[in-house]
Amino acid sequence: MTDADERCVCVIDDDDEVRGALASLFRSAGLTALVYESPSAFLEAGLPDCACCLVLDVRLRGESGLDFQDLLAERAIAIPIVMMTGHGDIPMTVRAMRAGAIDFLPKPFGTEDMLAAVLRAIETDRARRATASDSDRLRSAFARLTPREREVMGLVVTGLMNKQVAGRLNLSEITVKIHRGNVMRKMEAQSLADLVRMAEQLGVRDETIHRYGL
Amino acid sequence: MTDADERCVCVIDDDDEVRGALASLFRSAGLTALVYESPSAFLEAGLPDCACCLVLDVRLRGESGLDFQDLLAERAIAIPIVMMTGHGDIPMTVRAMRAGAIDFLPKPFGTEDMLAAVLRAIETDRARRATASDSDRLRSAFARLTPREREVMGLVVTGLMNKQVAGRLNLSEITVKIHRGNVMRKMEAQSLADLVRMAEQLGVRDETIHRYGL
DNA sequence: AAAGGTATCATACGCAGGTATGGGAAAGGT
DNA sequence: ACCTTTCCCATACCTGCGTATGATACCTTT
Repeated sequence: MTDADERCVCVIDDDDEVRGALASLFRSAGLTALVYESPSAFLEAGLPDCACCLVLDVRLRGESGLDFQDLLAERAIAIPIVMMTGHGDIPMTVRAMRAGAIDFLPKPFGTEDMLAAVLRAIETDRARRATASDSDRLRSAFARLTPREREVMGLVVTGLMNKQVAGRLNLSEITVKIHRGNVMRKMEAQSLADLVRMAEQLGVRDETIHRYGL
Repeated sequence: MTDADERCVCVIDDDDEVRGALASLFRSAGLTALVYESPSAFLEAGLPDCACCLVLDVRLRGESGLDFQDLLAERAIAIPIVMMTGHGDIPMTVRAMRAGAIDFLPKPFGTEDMLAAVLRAIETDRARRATASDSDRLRSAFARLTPREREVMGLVVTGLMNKQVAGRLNLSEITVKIHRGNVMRKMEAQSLADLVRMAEQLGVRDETIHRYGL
């Protein structure tokens, strides 16, 4: 198994025994298990760079697992969460699921249920990471454009002709053509259709329409 | 208030009293309430043509509300569901929420909670209907294209030049140009960028790539 | 001061896209 | 039999796009 196939589970629970039991369960299933006794310990450690998920108790010493879930969402940390609890009720479940939890397991739970939930969560993360890395490559290419090139790109993918872009930016048409050519090359777009799809994913068009009132 | 602003709640419950109580609650909030004593009665009546939602008991005579939720999903009936129950547990809640339920209310619930859930569900439906009607206009325009025009559109929005499209379809370039012009006119696309976005929404490109192995 | 990146523009050439005009052929419905 | 639709193609013309060549100017970094 290569590193790229590594699958990892982060467990946050304030009970030593629970942490130990879950860790050995996951390890016996071929997963890497990382255990933390508090949310802050987890945050300080940083996220592992592989398909991973978080197993979280709803009630932690002094902190709510549900609040921590919200905190992760605010910080745009999109790790899938499997929630577990000894004293759960339906409103808690609704809140957790609405916030995007993969599963919500009342204790005591069967080890197969936990394992199934975790595998499901890891698979979700794997898919998310795949699309996120595509999006990242796109974003970094876009970041390498000059400000002018970004402006031209926005107007071009909105459907304006070169001369119209030139008018809006007070440029000559030939200058627009040059910027446009640079954009195609730097973004590695094979065609205008390609560039339009990239722009759509980046939200470039929405931004352009807003800025120029199209 | 015009018809377009009408908001409607469908209640399915086998208990007369519950139906009556919920109906009067919703009506007092300015909503149209339709009550049904079984899922089949609801299906026979057909969906109201306005922003609406479904309030459903998990346990119905002989039928499961959760199974009915799955049935609606299978039939692509995308009405938002507020689930309620007298004997709910966490796994049921997880299943309902995972299947897209807006809320899951254990009985007895506060009337404000129910009303809030229903308003939220109706707002969800309103947004869904708005995007669905856009998509419908697009679909009907696409349906008015001839088979050839659809093929040409697929290849054009994939990024192929006219001569490449001509090669693939064993046509002359001029014929492709004519079809392409017809596509732009019939789809009311103002630019190629426009057409690419329409095609993306319609899933035309995925289909084309699959068919021609691009 | 030199170098490099960014931005601007002109001219010119070739290719791509779009439309108009005109014509031919096959399929399907009235 | 006739009409409509769909599909096909040719010639011609105009517009739009892309790039090469060459030039000027500004700013920042070295």
